[in-house]
Amino acid sequence: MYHSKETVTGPTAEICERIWLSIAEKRLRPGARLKEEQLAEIFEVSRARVRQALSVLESDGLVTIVPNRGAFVAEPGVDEARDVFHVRKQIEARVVERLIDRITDAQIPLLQAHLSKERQADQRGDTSAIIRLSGGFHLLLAELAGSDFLFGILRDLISRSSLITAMYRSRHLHNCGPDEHAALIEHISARDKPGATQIMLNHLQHVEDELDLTAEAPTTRDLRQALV
Amino acid sequence: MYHSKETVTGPTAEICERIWLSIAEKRLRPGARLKEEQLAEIFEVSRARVRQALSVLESDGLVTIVPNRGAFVAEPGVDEARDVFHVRKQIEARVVERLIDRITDAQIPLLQAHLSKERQADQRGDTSAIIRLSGGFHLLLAELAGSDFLFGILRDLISRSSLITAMYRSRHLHNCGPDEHAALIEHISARDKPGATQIMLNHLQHVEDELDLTAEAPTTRDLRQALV
DNA sequence: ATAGACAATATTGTCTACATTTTTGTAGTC
DNA sequence: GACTACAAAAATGTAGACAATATTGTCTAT
Repeated sequence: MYHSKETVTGPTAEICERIWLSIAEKRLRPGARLKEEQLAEIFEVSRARVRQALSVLESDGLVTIVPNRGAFVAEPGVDEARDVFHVRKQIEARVVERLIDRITDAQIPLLQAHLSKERQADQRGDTSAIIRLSGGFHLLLAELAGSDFLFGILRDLISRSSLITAMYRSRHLHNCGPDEHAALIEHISARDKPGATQIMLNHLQHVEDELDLTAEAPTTRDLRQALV
Repeated sequence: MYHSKETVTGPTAEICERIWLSIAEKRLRPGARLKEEQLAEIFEVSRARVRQALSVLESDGLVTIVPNRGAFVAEPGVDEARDVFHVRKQIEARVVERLIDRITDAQIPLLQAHLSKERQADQRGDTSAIIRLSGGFHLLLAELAGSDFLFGILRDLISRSSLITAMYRSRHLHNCGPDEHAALIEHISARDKPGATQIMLNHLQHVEDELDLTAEAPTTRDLRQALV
């Protein structure tokens, strides 16, 4: 599923965005039930639109829909979490390689501008903005790499990463340190392909290392599996 | 969207399947309009279900939905076509590497069984089955590679590849020769990672080479772009 | 007292009717 | 005669109502 480069506009996307933010900021816990009528009332839209939004979020891996039961915030297991980070390293490595092949000098300031926004949000302590901008940096790299398809894949990967981070992070958030982004920009500007790739891989490894993926069985709705 | 490993069941999926087949077999041309009411009448289902199916097909990149205008069979441009094949080579190379790391001897017969089905369909001249099984082989590799995420990506890539093939193929179809699949199984069985990867890349290159991607502007609905 | 069956409630799934938007056809005017 | 403005028709978007299903609570029989 992979969506086009532009973010889908319209009221459906707004619902998705708000639910996504609530999940990323941990106001909605994994496993939380998402009643359609309740959401329709909160967002002041029809149930049909809520169903549409939930369907999109399901394809993004953020919610799980059980037929005749309803929608729940997804609870990615440790296996899925490792899978996501494994694939993400491979994808982002390709993004960096392709980006260095294609980026022009005129585009470098775009990266720096984004970075400064990240630093400002960091100083303000604006959690919501930090989360959005951290992912946005990686998406910007993919966009400049010039492959709509890689962009779509990364969009999906980042959504899932956010949920996984919200679910498994052990300490403070430090979602994506701006410092590592700065170092990445340096090497990209210098067209240092091996160096930039290595920094990206280290960066993603750091994010993963802050998670507690020690086979701790996540809370599940399947009580049989949880209690027996 | 990346869907779970199992194909979505239910009546919606059936609609998707039939539309997809019509596209893959060239009975629906790229750019063809898909009126909701018409589809509802043909499949003898409600319009709501048709809308749902079209929404899924859009996220798979097979149809384009223009707000307040309707749904059309997608018309991937040459740039998008090249992008899909470029990414597909990278993804499938990773799939093969990972598969060789994980596959057990007990799983090899699964590949051979699939191959024999392909050969049977080939002898029967069953176009519909050939198209489905050719893609299915690549999906089977991804499934055995053990990454749900890579599987989902490949599912999307193969859908789009089918549409691109239907749109741009110049000569006979030869969608995915079973012979190259056979050679691939050989090298996978022998755990020859570089060899298998190379065969996969050559295989995909052959498929791409049969297309006519010579900047021939595809028919577009945007007349302004087509005529000015 | 407990286990099983039955009924009540709540939630999702589906369909049909209505509103909005776009397109096409027509008439009027310059 | 051609262009513009308006009106009618068709298709999509939206909302509300109804049906199917699962869960929860209660009652009865053992």
